[in-house]
Amino acid sequence: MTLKELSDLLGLSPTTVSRALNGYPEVSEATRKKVAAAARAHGYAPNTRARALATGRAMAIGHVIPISAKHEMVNPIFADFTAGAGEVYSRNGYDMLMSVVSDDDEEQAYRSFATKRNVDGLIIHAPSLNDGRIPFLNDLGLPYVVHGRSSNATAPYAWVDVNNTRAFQRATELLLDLGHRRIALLNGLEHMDFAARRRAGYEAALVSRGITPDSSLMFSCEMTEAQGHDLTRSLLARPDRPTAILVSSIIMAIGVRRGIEELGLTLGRDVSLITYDDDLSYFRNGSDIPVYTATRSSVREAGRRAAQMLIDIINGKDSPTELLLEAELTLGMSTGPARRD
Amino acid sequence: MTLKELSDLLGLSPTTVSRALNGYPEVSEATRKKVAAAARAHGYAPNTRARALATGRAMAIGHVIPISAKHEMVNPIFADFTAGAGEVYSRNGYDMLMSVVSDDDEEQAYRSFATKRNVDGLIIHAPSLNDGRIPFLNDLGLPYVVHGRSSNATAPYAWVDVNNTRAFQRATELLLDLGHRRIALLNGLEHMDFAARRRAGYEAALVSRGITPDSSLMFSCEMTEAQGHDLTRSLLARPDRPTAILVSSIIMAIGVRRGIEELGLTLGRDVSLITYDDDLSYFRNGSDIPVYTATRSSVREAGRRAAQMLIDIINGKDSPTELLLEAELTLGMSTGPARRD
DNA sequence: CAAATTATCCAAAGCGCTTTGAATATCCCA
DNA sequence: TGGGATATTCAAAGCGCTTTGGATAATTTG
Repeated sequence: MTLKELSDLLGLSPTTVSRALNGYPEVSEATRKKVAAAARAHGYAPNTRARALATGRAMAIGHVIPISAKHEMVNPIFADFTAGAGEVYSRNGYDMLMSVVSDDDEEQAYRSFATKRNVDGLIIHAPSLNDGRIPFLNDLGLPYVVHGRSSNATAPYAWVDVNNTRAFQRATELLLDLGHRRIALLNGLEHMDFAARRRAGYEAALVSRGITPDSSLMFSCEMTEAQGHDLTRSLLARPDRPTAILVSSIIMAIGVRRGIEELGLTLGRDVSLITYDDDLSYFRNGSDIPVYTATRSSVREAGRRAAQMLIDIINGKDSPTELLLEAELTLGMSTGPARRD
Repeated sequence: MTLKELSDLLGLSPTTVSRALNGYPEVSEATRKKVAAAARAHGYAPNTRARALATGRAMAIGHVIPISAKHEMVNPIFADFTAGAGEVYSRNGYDMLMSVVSDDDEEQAYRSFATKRNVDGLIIHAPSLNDGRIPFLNDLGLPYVVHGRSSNATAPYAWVDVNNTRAFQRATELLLDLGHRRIALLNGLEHMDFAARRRAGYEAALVSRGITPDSSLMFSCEMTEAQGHDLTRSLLARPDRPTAILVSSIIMAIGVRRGIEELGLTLGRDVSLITYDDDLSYFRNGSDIPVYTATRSSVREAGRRAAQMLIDIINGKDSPTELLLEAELTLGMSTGPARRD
């Protein structure tokens, strides 16, 4: 069913029908009702492509999901971020266009979004410290919001981020308060902005208590379960092994737990653990008492906020374009006082 | 840059430029080269919306991601399935359109895809035993491929599925061979087709060895870590506790492990565990020796196959429209002989 | 009651592309 | 050298919608 067919059916011009459907004032209430009823009866909905062409607005937002070419891995937080963003999109009549690309040709994907004009804006994931996408997109002139920040960016850009520094500073302080002195850090890849900020928070807390950060206790890697396990095993095999471990992802924390328990040690008693928790829907951190002591911030909520911010930008609202969310520190079963050996 | 602008620049008609770019034969090799060079130089790419309108093809595939309204949860396998499908899409010039909807208004989402004409086909996720979407989509006349099957469907439909029955039958047989007699099943929600098939495999194996399935050992629930943990705790507290557990998801298996170890028991020695493993990228089952004995099938590969099948259908190829993948049974550290008490 | 508003509707242009049908240029062979 | 093929190019229509600029009918006003 096309507009033309519907208007013929009603004995009206396409103009009038279109205006009636889109709520323009220059159409009588009577005909508006008639049109609406007919549209519903025949299940008419305007062809998105035609409408987009006519209005110049695609009514779609692009997400580029980079797949680490080396590790063939999808970041597990995408699912939840996407779910949050998707809620907001559908509430506002936007579609979500996903492009899955190897991280080598990511820039190409953005360029293609821009030149093919099939989205009105973009969400940028996983920014690095020095992210080339920001100047690139500023040139491109397509609105975008970054999920995270890029510390070395010179030009301004819109972002939604968690206060990673503060979160890891507080977590480290808690461990210090519990008497821990040798605290390992299992972080994400170094060049990622969030990882750098988390490390900064961790180091700041140590330094403020007069402890010199020990680089042999800091690791940065892909945040998988296996990595968490393997690193924990090698850490705990050392004579000067740490008494506490700070981890950047709950997935990794699961591996850490496995490593600890394989050695017959008990989490929270023999070794303490604090993890960053994105509040993933399929991995809720305990139903009653949290399994892990964690700094938690819902990545789904971040998705909602980023989506809303982007839509506001597209619509020319001048609402704030920077949003810093705080993570909450929740006490679980994985922390306890440092044991004297 | 539009086609018109580019053709003016070259002193050619839009017709010729369009044909040159799209590889039609009625254009000389010389001009084709010139056109291609100019297009590249000016970064020209055809406007997707205009092209879609002209050709009647959206060059996009729709995925509807239902969010369990009750549990607010996104199925973690979507990320990997999507990654696999996305690879195939971009290789074939298709975009991926995602719609995140509460599972209440899922049908509305499909209808809207169909009437707005912004996709050429759909992928259907997580079919139930008696899935209303199949007859509905058959009426709608939009090509689709189901990821999974729907046992009670009467009309034919295209699908890609894993042999869930066989996988669970083999897993159960392995446990029986190891001497286990009381084997618990932690399954997905009952009305899901995959869960029903897995249970059928489990029961068939038991029956073939003369064991009557014990319904007090079978559970069906959302497959979260917390559920795995809680059910395991209550199972192991029983006097007639099972010696082995069969689990439908690796996420859940992690919870099972946690439950087992909290009780001071050892996985593979005191309690055996076999899990279904979707080979999620961030949750690879062990780098060298698998942590869990598992029936494994890559959901990312399923995504690739489903995407390819759908594209073939859209293009009118009459390749097979039913694909049954086999899961492989890999031995890990989580199984061992049943212990005599 | 004529003139000026106002309310309601419509014809037609245009968004940027593909594609049909036709025109022109080039070639081959008798 | 002329006529039929063949190769190359183009003008124009059309995809389904929105929107500009009128037209017409209904209403108000002096």
